[in-house]
Amino acid sequence: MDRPGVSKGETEVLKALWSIDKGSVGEIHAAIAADKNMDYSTVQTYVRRLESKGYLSAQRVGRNKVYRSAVRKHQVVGDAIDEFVDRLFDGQLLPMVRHLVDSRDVTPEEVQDLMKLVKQLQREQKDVGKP
Amino acid sequence: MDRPGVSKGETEVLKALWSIDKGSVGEIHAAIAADKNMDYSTVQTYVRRLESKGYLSAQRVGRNKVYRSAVRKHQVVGDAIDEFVDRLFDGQLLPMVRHLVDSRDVTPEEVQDLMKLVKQLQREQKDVGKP
DNA sequence: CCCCGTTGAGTACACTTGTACTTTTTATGA
DNA sequence: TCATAAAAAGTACAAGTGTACTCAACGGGG
Repeated sequence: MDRPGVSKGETEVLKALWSIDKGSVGEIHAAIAADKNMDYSTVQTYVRRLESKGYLSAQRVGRNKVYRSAVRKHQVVGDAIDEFVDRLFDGQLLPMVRHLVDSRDVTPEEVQDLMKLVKQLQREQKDVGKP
Repeated sequence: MDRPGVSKGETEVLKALWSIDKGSVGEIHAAIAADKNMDYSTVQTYVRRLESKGYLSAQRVGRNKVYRSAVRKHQVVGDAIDEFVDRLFDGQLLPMVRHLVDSRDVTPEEVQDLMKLVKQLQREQKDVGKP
C-alpha cells in the first residue's frame, strides 16, 4: 500500500483536487492557475503521473475523465510531515516546533491559537482511560 | 546569495558536518555511517555537490581536504521549513502545528514542553517595546 | 454537417538525485 | 625506496522531476 512519494508539482495538483473534490484536468488546472503559474500540459502530466502512482482514481464521463483523489489529505500530509521531521529533526517534534515559532514571526493571534491547542492536548491527556 | 536547495542525501552530510564542526570526507562518513547506510563514495559525491552549490568550504591540509559548512544550520533548516510549510500549508503556521500534534502521538512531556514554549512566546510578546 | 476548441494520449528533454565504480595521487611505514 | 592504503578526482547511469509540445479524437454550436 505504499506508493512512491508525491513530488512538489504533484502536490499542487492534489491540493487542488482536494479543494474541488473532483474534476477534469481542465478543472484542476483552473483550481490551481490562480496563484501558481502552471501550464495546462504540465497539470496533465502531473495528473497522469499521480494516477500511475495510485494517488488518483479516474472515472470516464463521456469524452473526458473525472479525477478524484484516492488518498485522504490527512494521510498524504502526514506522510510528508513524518518524512520531513525525520530528515531534519531525527523525528523529534519539539525541536521542529521550536524552530517553527523561532524562525518566523508569530503573531499574537497565532500564539493564542497555539495556547488553545496545547490546552486541548492537556485535557485530552487527562482524559485518557476515563469514560 | 540563494543557492540551489539541499537534497535529502546532502542534508545528511550537512547534519553530520554540523555535528563534528569540520572534517574530511572520511570523518564525515564516519559521523553518518552509524545509523544510515551510506557508502563512502556516496558521501564523497554529496560533499562534492554541496561544495559546488556553495554550502561547504574546503581547506587543504596535507593530502586531504577539511570541509566545514559555509552556512548556518539555522539558515538551512529555516529555509527547508519555509518551503515545506509553503508547499503543504500555504505558508500558514497553525495548520501545520495542528497537523503535527494531531497526526503523531504526543507524549505528556512533549505537551509540557510545548506549554513552556508557548508561555515563553506570550512573555516575549508582552515585552515588545518595553525596556 | 462540419469546424473548432477542449481533452486525452503520446513523446521529449534537460536537470537533479541516489548510488556507486574506477583511476589517480600521495603520504607513510616496512 | 617502494608498495600500500587512504583520500581525491573523474565517470556512470537509471530513476525521478519540471516543463512542455504535438497529434489525434470527439462532441457541441453555428
